[in-house]
Amino acid sequence: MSTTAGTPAAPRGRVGRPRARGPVADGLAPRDGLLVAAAELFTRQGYGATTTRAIAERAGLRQASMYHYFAGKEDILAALLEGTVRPSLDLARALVAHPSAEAGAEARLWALCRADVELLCGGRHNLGALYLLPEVAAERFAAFRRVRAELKAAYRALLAGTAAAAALPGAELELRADLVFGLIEGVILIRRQDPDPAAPALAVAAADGALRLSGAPEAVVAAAATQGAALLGTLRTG
Amino acid sequence: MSTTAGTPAAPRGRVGRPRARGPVADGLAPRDGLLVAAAELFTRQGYGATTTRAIAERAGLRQASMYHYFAGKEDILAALLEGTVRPSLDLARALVAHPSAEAGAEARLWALCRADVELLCGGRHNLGALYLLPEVAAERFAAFRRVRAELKAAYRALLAGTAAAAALPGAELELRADLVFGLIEGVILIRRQDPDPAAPALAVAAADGALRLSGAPEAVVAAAATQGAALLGTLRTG
DNA sequence: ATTATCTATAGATCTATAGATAATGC
DNA sequence: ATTATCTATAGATCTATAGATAATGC
Repeated sequence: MSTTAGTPAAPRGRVGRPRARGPVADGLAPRDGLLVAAAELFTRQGYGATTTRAIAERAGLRQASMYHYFAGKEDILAALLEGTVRPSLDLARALVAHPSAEAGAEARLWALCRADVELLCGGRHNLGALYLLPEVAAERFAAFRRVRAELKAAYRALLAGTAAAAALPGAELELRADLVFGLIEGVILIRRQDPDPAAPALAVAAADGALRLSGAPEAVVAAAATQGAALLGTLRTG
Repeated sequence: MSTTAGTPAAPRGRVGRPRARGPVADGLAPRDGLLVAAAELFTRQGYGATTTRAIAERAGLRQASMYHYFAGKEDILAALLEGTVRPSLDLARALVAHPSAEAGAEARLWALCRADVELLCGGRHNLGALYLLPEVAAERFAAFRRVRAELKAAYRALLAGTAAAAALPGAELELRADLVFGLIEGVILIRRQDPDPAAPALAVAAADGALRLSGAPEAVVAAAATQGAALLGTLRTG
């Protein structure tokens, strides 16, 4: 890339004292390596059971070096949570505000469900499972929980626009929105126990399921799936 | 389960050195008090973040006294897990084996879902949330996970007997069973964030939802709800 | 000079054991 | 004598800071 004149075979050097364990293969920036390591450990062993030493060591660093990048364990979890909920919320907002007469609420709800499951379960480390850690209830993560509540509101808004739910009384609608949101979170748990089902297939099945759960008859589910998939395509390219 | 028989106006004396903090009001046996305290703390703060001191103190004991009843924190979690999954599994077996021509697979699936949600969310402390702790993946709790897998198999068996699922290919059936099971687990999470929805109403809504998710049309959902509720009544009295 | 890392460690836990103590039971 | 609890504490952590060190950059 930056082939300045002079020594063409630059000694491949990195600033700073070399690592005791040698450089890491995966080529991640140190900060990203710490995030990946922490995500893996938090979701598999739990937050409290994961030590700063375990995180750092897995990222190829010594324990104390972690503090060059994060002020502590809590900051790592906060960064992970923030980074994972943001894309979901952006998409949800785009779908709720979408000025499309051609895509009904059913298709948009389908699209949100599928995209959300893909984002949450798609990565190597099932990042969505972070949302389910009990520790996230702590005061420190209130900001994240607020963003997450906004996401849930988007689910509710889309659901309210569907033909099957339009006739429901308010309390019943709320309950059904809880169930749909709960299904998506439940899917994250499926993936935790058994990483077997490929994420894309699971995402489509979950989106179909969300529509059924919302009360849509089979014909509507099929139509929403077709339109929803198309909608996702246009949103991603546009 | 302390015996309440014997002399009704006994001198109110208890064997053993008195507690430093005085006797507890809630009348639970010490072991049960520890279990209740641990359940509350594990589900709210997480397992790793909960110290033996916090558990004991909340139960009205000093930290070291906990070891009179449990060999350690892990044993407490094991006891809680075992105690909560057992009733669900007993009911599931009864429903799968039920020799009833009058109650179809749909009604039995509905009954299982409703009873499961009631058991998991019904108590004061949302015990079901214990299942979702990442720490449960540890080797120590393999026995519990096996029992839980059996419960999931019961869900799958009932689902396979429904009219909507009977025509599905095997992989598709498996995926749908995952979703139904995931919905029930997701409901536990709903309750964690917001203990607002009354457990009975939530249980009925979740059971209805599970039927919709399984592909049943509205008329079948309604029939299954009626028959399923009746079935639960007979199983509980008989 | 700047940077990324290291080593070493103080201070704060937390767990689990040892042994004392204050009740009742016989 | 038995029981349930207590106090005290050793040993094993774990977190976060201080200060040294080994690279590159200029």
